[in-house]
Amino acid sequence: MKWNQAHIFTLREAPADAELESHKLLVRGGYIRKLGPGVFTYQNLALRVLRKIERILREEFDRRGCTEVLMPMVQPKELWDESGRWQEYGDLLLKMENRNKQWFCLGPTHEEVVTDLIRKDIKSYRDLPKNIYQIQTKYRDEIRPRYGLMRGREFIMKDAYSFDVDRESALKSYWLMYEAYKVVFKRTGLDFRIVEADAGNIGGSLTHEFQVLAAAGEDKLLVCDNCEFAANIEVAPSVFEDRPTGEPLEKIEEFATPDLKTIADLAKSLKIKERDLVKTLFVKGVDGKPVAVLLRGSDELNLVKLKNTIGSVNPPEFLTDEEVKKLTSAYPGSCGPVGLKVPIYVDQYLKNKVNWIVGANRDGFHLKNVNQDRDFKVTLYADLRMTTKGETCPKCKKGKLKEFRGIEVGHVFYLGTKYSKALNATYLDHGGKSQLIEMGCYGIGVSRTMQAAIEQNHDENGIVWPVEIAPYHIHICLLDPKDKTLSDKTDEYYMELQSLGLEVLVDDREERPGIKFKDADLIGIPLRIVMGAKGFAAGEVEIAIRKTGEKIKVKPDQTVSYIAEWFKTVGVKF
RNA sequence: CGGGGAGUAGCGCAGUUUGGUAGCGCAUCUGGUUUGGGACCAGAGGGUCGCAGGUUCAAAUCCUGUCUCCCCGACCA
Repeated sequence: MKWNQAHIFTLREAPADAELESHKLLVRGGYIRKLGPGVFTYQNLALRVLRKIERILREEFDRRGCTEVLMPMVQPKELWDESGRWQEYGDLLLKMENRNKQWFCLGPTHEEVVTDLIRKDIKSYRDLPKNIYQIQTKYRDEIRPRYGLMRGREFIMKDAYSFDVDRESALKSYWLMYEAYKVVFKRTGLDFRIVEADAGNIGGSLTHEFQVLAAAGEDKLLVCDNCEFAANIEVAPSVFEDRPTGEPLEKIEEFATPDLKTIADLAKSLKIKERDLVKTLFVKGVDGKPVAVLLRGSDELNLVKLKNTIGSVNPPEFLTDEEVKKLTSAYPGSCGPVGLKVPIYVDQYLKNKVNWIVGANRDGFHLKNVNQDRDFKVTLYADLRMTTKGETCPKCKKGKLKEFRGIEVGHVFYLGTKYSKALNATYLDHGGKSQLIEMGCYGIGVSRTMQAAIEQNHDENGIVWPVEIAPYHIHICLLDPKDKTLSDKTDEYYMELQSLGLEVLVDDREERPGIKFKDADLIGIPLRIVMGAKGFAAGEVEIAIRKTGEKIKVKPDQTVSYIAEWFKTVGVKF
């Protein structure tokens, strides 16, 4: 492509609303333009990158026996009522009504549609297993889109769905996809980790996230420095330190703690450690009924663990200060478990602790020597705290946990029969008996992967594309388009390289060299050929490698062969 | 949804406190000098100051309403 024919407009300054470097570079490099919050146009350069990623996906999925389809974006309410997710999915589901008062939603994911498809076609165990995938634009009405393509409302996703006769076969499908994902992300040139994760409102029991490591990532990951354990902090278990104190139970006593509202204040005033205090939190449980949660003063509540413990679909909300006052007759800071008439969930770390200090449910007062079972009833002990870096690995019990930040680019779920049951998707087994189909679902954020790649591969001058997903292979800076010899030679390279199957962008603008070099660095194409009159007269052409900054001078008649060889060496097929 | 901030030329911003009819840098256009890492000189074009209403001789500026966007939180693949 010649620059003058293309639609590429770079910006010197970053847009005011961009925070992440990857977002700034996408806009500055002319890759994307924003239409509204979380909604973007992918300009040609971005589209080419997306197509590269999609090509890798298609290759890896097709070769593993997956079938590509394209399902509708507009989906009828009735189907979502069947799965219960018309309500359950919440405001993320964009709903709309047509002139006949029929309701639809824009597809945020396709479990319902694909299960409907399958239940109509699959009749026998002979028709299974199947794996169906698509690459499509999804819409989720995010409350607050941010970070460019990282959390958009509209985004491109590759979603795959597996259908099997039983659990064993379904798990085989699951691990096949798991391996496929590994290969895909390796091929895109990204540094990633596979972590244990929460299934969210998709449902299912076995699930892994593929996280691209980046300081700007929205997710926190804990990774063992000794074994292969890696988990999203949302689900990372805490190692239960069972330390019976052996101390006798003391008599409960109330004492005044005026103006001591936080655990930190209280610990300071009483001259004890925060971890030796007990804090009481209140959330809305299933059906919105209040639930009390007790943790060590130093610990943070993990809402995902709590969600899974109490069995709600979405992470619970905290009670407001006023709701807490109404429930306990004290504001947060002076609340405790004694006398409460709501379920009390207690973190396992408190199991053997005696003589607790807790709020007295009277503003400005606390109780000491409070003991579980004697002074209040525990509904359930569970792992409810946020595990933190530096703690012992829950798997090998030897290593220490390190913290990373990650961008979730892929997620695999084993679903079981959640959707086949809800939508009645069955097959006839050998004995002619009707059985529920076992399912799995697998997603890759394609547009997010593109931005994650930039977040991980850029320098102060711009993007540095991994070769497999770069929009073009070669960027030719034709320094003086009016020089006939030079432009003829450029055309020659352009044709030759393209006939080899390499993709070439020629900057044939009437611009100063400095501008062309800056733009080339910004756009980030792996190899740059500099066509300058001086060098050419001296019998040399400069080839620059974007990633290393290395510059190689070759003879004009060796340019094409050198480049072809270079791409072969780095493993690019063309 | 709670808290904070912002809407002035294509982009980035100043001007608003103290009302007097809009400015800077980049970009764009013309001419010239330049030409291997975001050139220089001279000139030009471009804005109903988010929208609606009000106060006033006079509103980007003050008042009321409204819309939109951004950030933090909550929430969330």
